[in-house]
Amino acid sequence: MLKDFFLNEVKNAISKAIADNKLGQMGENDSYNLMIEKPKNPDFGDFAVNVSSLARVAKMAPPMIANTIVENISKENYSVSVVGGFINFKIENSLLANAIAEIIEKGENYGKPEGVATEKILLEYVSANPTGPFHIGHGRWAAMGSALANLLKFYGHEVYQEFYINDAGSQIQKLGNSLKIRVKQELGENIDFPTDEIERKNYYPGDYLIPVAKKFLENHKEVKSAQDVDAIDLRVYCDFAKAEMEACQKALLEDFRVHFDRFYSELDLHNSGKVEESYKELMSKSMLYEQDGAMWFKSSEFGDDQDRVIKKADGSNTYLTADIAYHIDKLRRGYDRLINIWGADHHGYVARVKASIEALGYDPNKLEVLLGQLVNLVINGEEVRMGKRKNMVTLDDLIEEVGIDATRYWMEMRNIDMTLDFDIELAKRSTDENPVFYVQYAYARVCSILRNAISEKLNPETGEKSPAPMSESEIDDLIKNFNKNLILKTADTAKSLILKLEEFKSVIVLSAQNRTVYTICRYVQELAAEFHSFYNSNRVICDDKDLMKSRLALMVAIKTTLKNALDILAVSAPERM
RNA sequence: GCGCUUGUAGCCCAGUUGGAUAGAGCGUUUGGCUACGAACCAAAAGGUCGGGGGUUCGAAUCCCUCCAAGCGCACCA
Repeated sequence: MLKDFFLNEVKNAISKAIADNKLGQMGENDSYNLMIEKPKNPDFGDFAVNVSSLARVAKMAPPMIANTIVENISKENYSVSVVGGFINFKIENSLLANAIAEIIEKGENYGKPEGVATEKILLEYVSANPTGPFHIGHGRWAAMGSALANLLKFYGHEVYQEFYINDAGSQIQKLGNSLKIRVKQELGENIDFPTDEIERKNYYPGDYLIPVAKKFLENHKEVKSAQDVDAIDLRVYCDFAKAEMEACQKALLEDFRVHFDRFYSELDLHNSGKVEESYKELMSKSMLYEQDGAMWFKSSEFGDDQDRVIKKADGSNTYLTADIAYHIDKLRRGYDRLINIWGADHHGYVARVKASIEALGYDPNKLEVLLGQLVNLVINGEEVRMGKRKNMVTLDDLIEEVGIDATRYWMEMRNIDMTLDFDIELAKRSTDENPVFYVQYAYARVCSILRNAISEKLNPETGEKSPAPMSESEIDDLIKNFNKNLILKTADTAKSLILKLEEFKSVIVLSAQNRTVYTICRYVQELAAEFHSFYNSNRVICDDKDLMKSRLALMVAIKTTLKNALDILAVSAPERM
């Protein structure tokens, strides 16, 4: 990366200067922090390193330090100037040509860092109850989680994606009871969900169970009356509804380009004995005590603000008990790192799960929880509060309304700790207000140019055909036997565009390390903007054949980079729109 | 009351571990197609970085305090 390159040049120069005893009181063991950035004013240069931070240690004025460093710098392929405490680098076109050569050579692998430490990561996200359709909030975790998985894989990590199914609690009974009512309704029975608000909380009154009830009756032809319905064990309804809901959820996730390697059932976890096992382990480590008939986990000894019940007075487990077992199980499966995406409404859970990990002798820092703020829906400029099942807009509805690409992009483009206002009207619009189309348009435009370069042109007035500016084999040759010198022809006008292409590598590294997806969105928009700007002032297909080749190579590089970035976001890169 | 997150241009958001004149987009105003897709580009206007203290050569960024918004604070899942 060019950033790292210049940073290293400066670091080496500093070491040299220290060795020659020219950096005041600075010794080789003194630590320092250097920043490399893009100068706000392009006249200064292409990259800048601020050495002011050395002033305190060296006891020298920043400009003096900068000049001393510059004396020890090689200045090969670039020029240097000093302004105040800044060392400004102006790169020569050969470096730009190298950047394009790298993209063309690496293709779909362009942007993958080399020589970075990688881990075996288990990424858990969505993890919804199988009691109903996804709402738009789940959509945010699904889009973000899958994009993060793509990003981390691209970075080089080994990523395993998991969905924890909360299928063991009382909510499944609620689901079964609700289905029972729907089945009776299908049989013509005059019955409805309780109107009393408290009673009603024991049911899922959403109408999504109506088709499930129909299907249930198709599969159970023997059921003909309310008596028949009651004669069947509740368990049957629970299992049936659960299976249906899970199937719906899985289908939707696949459509939404979200792929889990495993759906981990909480029920299976209980049945495997692992929950009981970790309970006993906590017990044997004296991490539990009895109070008011319940068993408590001493989580406050590990940073939680209070102790937590782990076995209720009635002998049943709490949700936390299973969650502890689940996380221990993940660690035992041999992952270097566990990353969870949780809604901000679960933030209170982080401390207690980490406490349990530590109590059982594992490193709590292996668990990283990304807390995501919730999603508000905006319809006609009005914020619609989510939650409480009223006004619930399902993810299905949203996707149908605005499409997969736009839905994904809008879910991905915001920092996870910002509350997301999802404006349906805006996301649907294919105008300047919608960044998805802006980016996709850039891609389609690049593809269009590459198509035109090898198509014969029809003059609409004369009806005459003129031959294609380039042949397909010439384009192939351009890519396969790429000649760096070619790019020099266009380097001057395309400088900021090429630098933006080169930046992709740093964007990947930073985004992966910070676990941010929105930074990829920002990058892709910036790159699109650079391209559009270049497009408006430079013709790619032109009479000067070498210049045309040079710019076509640039187009290939843009196409490659945009595609690689969009693939991470799992947003489609259309060749035409 | 306690905890987590947020507060930056009319709107929506960036701002890397403290560093050059606080930046994009939308909206507004003005300009640009008989040339590769105008779903585009160029330019201008627009700021007390929620308020107030502090730390230092330097703060949107770190510390304290106050204000406002969202979300939590279960022997529910």
